Amino acid sequence: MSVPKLIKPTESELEILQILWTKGLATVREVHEELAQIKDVGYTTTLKLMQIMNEKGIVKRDDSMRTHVYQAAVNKEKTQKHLLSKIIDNLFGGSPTQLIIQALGDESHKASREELDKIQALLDSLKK
Amino acid sequence: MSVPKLIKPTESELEILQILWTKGLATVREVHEELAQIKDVGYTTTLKLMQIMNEKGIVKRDDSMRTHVYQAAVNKEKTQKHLLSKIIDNLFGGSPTQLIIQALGDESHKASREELDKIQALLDSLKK
DNA sequence: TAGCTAATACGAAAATAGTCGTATGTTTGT
DNA sequence: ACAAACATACGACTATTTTCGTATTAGCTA
Repeated sequence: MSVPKLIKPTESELEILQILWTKGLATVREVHEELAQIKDVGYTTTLKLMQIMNEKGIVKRDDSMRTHVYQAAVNKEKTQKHLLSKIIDNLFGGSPTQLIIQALGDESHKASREELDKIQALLDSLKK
Repeated sequence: MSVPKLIKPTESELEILQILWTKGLATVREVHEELAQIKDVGYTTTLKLMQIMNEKGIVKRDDSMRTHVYQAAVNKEKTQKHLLSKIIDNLFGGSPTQLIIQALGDESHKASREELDKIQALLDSLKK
């Protein structure tokens, strides 16, 4: 059985993945325009990145048209889970609780009441 | 006012920081021996890394002895918070709740009952 | 004190990431 | 039909991170 290959997107790749996860399908141009709003980068840089991601299998593309259409080839939740797991080991010595506590206390990313309720619900179900 | 410098340790540096945060004070040899248990790496590599970290101000060292003694120069919680904040943006589109939900559901890092209670307590205080 | 072990310093290679210029070809509007 | 705009391919340059070999010096021990 082949292990489902552990992808480890770089930071730039993650930025692109975020956009693709939201948009579903997108051209390089579309991705780049989103990206340009948060960072100063040239079009061909975005293009190259997405080509590399394609080679790595992180994204898929339909190149039957002149303007290629890309989509994420890795599952959002799986990728988050996988990277998070690394971070728990790497930054929190293996303790997810420490991570959660820090995240709850993050001043620049406050959770709304509804979100707190969502977490509460999950917590309740885990307690059983 | 000077901004409290945003350090961004690399992965390898983080591994070393973990060890220093636990040990408090340690020589290169000690750090290297811990490190060697989880990865295959040469002594001088560890040494070099720690020298670079010293230059960057991530660690401090006492070199009054022939064998230098190192310690972390960055606060554990601050560093965790800072990096976590980046990850929330980078991987979870700015939503700490999503991160927490994923962390709670992580199969390879299960939280114990006591830990769940700890999270619950924090959650309660945030709800007020 | 001669020689082995242990420690640091340093340079530089190797690996990885990110950046962009230029070439080339396609489409489109006038 | 031709120029401008747009798209991809590709190579190369830069920067950062990781790795380690070699040199040098200090201390210990037989």
